[in-house]
Amino acid sequence: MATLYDVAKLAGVSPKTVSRVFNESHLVTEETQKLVHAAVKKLDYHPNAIAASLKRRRCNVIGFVVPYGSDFVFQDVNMMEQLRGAHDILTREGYEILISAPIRKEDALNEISRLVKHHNVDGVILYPSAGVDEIIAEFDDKKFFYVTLGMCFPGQQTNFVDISLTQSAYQATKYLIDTGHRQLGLLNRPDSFFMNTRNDLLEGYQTALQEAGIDFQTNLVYEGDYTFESGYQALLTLREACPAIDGLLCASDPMLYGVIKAMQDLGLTLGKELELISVDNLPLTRKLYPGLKAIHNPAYEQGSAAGKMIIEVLKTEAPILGVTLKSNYISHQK
Amino acid sequence: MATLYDVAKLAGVSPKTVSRVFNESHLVTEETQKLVHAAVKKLDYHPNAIAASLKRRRCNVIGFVVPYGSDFVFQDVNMMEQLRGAHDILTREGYEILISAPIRKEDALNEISRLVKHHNVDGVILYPSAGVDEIIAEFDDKKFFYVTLGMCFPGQQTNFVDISLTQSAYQATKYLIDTGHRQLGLLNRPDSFFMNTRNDLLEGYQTALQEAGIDFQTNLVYEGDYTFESGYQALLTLREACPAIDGLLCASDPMLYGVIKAMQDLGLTLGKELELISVDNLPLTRKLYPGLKAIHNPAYEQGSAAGKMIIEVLKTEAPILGVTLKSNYISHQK
DNA sequence: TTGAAAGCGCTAACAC
DNA sequence: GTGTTAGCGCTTTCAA
Repeated sequence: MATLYDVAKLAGVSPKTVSRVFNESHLVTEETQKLVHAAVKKLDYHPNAIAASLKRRRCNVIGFVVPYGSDFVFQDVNMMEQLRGAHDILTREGYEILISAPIRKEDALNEISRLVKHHNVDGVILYPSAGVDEIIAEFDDKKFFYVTLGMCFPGQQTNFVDISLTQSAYQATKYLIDTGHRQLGLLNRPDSFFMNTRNDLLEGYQTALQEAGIDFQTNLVYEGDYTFESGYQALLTLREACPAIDGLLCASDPMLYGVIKAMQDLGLTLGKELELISVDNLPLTRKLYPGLKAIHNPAYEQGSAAGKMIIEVLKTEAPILGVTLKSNYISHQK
Repeated sequence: MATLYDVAKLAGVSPKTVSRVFNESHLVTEETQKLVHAAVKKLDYHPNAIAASLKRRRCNVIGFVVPYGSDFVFQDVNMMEQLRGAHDILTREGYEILISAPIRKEDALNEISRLVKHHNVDGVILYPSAGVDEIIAEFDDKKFFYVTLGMCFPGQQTNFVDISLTQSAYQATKYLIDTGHRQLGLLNRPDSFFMNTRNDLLEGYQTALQEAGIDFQTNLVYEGDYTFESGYQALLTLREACPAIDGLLCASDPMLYGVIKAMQDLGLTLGKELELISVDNLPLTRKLYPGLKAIHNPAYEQGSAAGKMIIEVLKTEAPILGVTLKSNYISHQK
């Protein structure tokens, strides 16, 4: 493997000049550059990123860390969308992405610390989960760099990109009410899942109900766990609590599929006995159920915003004010 | 940031001893280890992976490279399963995973070379795609390390993990025939998609037909492109070519969903006018259509086999004989 | 615009 | 079982 020195020797310039050609080429005359490039080509030289990292104290790698165990991560379409958003931005800006999803959820926090402290990454994009607030505290303390995909604790001010569903939930609920539905259920995400205490779906749902003079019933809210199975169970439970249920907001599409399966098994027709609203709007859902109303969860945008934010954090080496994106209520045309 | 030297000084030992405690602790007496660990703790020392990589000439990072553009990659459930399989093995063995999916497909080959040549990774797990064979030739030449997820060219002998569907396709087709179906379609994957020239699905399908004395009809084979849309179109086309079609093998579940949507739109009932077989067996499919027969595509196993193989390749620094896994035909109980 | 020297933090090779 | 020395390949002073 040719090194910088080999190139310098062959080109008849100093090592530093070769380095400049790769990193600050504007400081080198075109002539010298040509000389260097010729030598580079002849020797098939490629700069060693590791050596540069050691000296620069930056390795241009961002960790994408999901503290939920690998079986969960790689099957969650939303997470993949966030990853894709982050990936596209980071790649464009010259960063590599290292993914880390501990096999056992319990190892998650150690994993994150390890990655950062060992300088495998310059910073991390982090999923909210139990215990992440402690990590963050340590990071702030030691000047490690991070951005979280959502607020990790009440009052977090900086370095997060969150999504608020409140307004869309309001619109979606209002739509159901306006189209004559009165027994409206909410298949919510688990309260504890994302550590923020806000419960934005519930908020929008309640506001719309209140506005329409419909009483809020606790037993029309079911807390799912994002899975198909919990969606299936949700409908059974909700129908038991309120047989006349005629509308349902589903906080995730896998749960929505579970609900639809339960409907099939119960002989219910989508849009007839029961109207559903997807709070995910995954491509597959759009294709399988083109008529379905949905709240679009801007996961890709969240990921790319987080990517931009971590780059900015690395640049300024200072915290950055958090951002909350809004989801969109969409009523499909087709 | 404390360094090895700081620890050594505080512990009253040599730097090398500290290094040994982290890398070859069996060569250090317990007493000395305790001394070192105390100093490590006091200084909150963490080894710098970058510095170690520079010296060792190995960075313990494997690239997972998918030359198809990021929009494709992160939405393909099978690919995610392969990634998960690779991830679990590599993480366990102390490797990090760097994912690389060029935003534009055209940049793919350059990306791969860059990663490897710049020493950002020790080796790559690589998706077959047009042009990968050239990369491989260069890698073999320059002693770069790789494993491919499937054969990349006819006659590839080493460093691949492929999956053969032939036998399962035979079994699935035979099942359809045995249960009275006679007009059997094949919704195949694109011939060019994976560069191997084998067409294993077709092979198994044809063998079963032949055995049953059923004539093979070219117009009962449709070449899809893995998408929902091509599945939808496939059924329309196949029904036009052969209105009495009563069985169909679908090479991917997204295509299967498209077929099912088309069936709904045509008023056909699954299992009545038309029996389907999934050649993917994704979790969601199992849940949505529990009765469906399927060929299980062992994507997770393929990924983990590739993970093991690249580790082995790095260890021996030599090519390793390729492996072909078998898919399984399963008839669900439920 | 270019160059010389020092050193990032670690480990391999070799001594003891 | 432990220590010394040199150097991985680059970039950062600082000087010319």
